[in-house]
Amino acid sequence: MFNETKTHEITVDTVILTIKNDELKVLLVKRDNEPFKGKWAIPGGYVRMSEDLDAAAMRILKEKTNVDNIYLEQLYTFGDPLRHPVSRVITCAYFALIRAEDVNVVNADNVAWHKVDDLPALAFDHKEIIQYSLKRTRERLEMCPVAYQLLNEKFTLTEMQKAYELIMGKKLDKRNFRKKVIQTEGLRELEEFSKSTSKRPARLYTFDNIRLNSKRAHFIKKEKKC
Amino acid sequence: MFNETKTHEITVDTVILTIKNDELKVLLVKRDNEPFKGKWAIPGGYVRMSEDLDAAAMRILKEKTNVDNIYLEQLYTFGDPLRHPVSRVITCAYFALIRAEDVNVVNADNVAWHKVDDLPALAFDHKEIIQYSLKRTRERLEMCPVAYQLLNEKFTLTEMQKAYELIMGKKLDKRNFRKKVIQTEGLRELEEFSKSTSKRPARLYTFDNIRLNSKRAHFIKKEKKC
DNA sequence: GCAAAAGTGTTCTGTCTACACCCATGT
DNA sequence: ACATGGGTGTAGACAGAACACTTTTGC
Repeated sequence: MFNETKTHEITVDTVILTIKNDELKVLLVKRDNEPFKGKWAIPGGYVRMSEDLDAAAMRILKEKTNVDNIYLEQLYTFGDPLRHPVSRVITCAYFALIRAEDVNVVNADNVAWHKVDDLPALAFDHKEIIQYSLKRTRERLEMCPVAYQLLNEKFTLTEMQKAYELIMGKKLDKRNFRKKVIQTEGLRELEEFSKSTSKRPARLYTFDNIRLNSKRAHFIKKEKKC
Repeated sequence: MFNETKTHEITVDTVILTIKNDELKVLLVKRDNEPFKGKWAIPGGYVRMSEDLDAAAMRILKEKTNVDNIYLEQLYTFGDPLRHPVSRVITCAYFALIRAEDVNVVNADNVAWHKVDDLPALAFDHKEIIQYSLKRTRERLEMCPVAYQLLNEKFTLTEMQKAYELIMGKKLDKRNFRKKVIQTEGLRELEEFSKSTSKRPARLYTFDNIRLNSKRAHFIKKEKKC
């Protein structure tokens, strides 16, 4: 029995979501090792011996995408003994929303954004993990204005609404959306306007002070507004 | 690096909550091994090599309490490298609500119910795990009528309200509670009444058909009423 | 008949939904 | 002047919160 416990392996895998070209996308890497060599997978790796799970998720995210200091949250731990075809690997899944521009990924052959509603065949149970991350992201979105993770520092309400609509997968009413969102704590109206690319310029907004970090994210109070 | 991954150990620990003597209690076991020998801890154990995490949680729960077929849900995975003073042990925490009478525990010296608001010194990070399980239980309670896990098959609305009050840690309005709860899907009014122990008999209710199980609990739809 | 818990409605308030038109700018 | 997206308010439905008295039983 003691021997049994020695042979588990534990990884973290992170679902990285962004909005690009008005589509909700997930960052995938092409595996260059067996099993599932050549298949797409969400970025992940082994947890080091003296490394917190959150830290491992951060490190791997940084390694693969060069992104730091973002909303990163533990999602679920997947431990089906058959999820890995060769050995026993338990994975602790995380998820994150990021700005596509902050990612230092050239669309290399082995790292690319994929539309979440048009995924290729994925390694392991990664499709399930992505599906679940979408569900959780939607739940978060209903409670907190986490979408600012996806937006530039200054953004218009229409941009924000588009982000919400893509994540929720449905159209929202413009007036109701604005009414709700403007009473969000931390949202600040600026005296600046979008450089009107062609139409009427839109007012810009920003978020003050909000820097959620994933450490002990579960102790963040659940309030009406986060 | 490969060597590093080989030395993780993974356990599951389960927070088992019940109501006993009008108090919210958690089941603790006294450790008879180092580390923390003699300290109280939530029941847990090593995940076997070919065992799903949910199955491991179920098995250990069954071993320690002889309880089966209950609302068991994955809580969070705790991976602080310092949470175990000797080796690296990552634990996947689960939680459950059960009826105290279903538990086959004589109040032996090494297994006992403890009030959640008056806990002894606990091994590892188990205090933190219990605190978090309470938070999640409250969140669940706001969405679903999970408290029936704590109640007998037939119960009065006052009993149910007491369970809610103990978990939420505050008094609830009787009329509002009843108004809300009677429109819960699955709750059925019986033509039976409590054998009036001294006062006016109360109508009994029961829950139809609801048997949540923990497998894929995260795919249960989040509806207004579960 | 009285002590003790069971049972029952209404009002108010805030939030969510549905819905349509004018405004500011670039071309 | 017109095309395009920016910006605004109101009415109805619904849910949650506050609040007090009558009923049924055992003793």
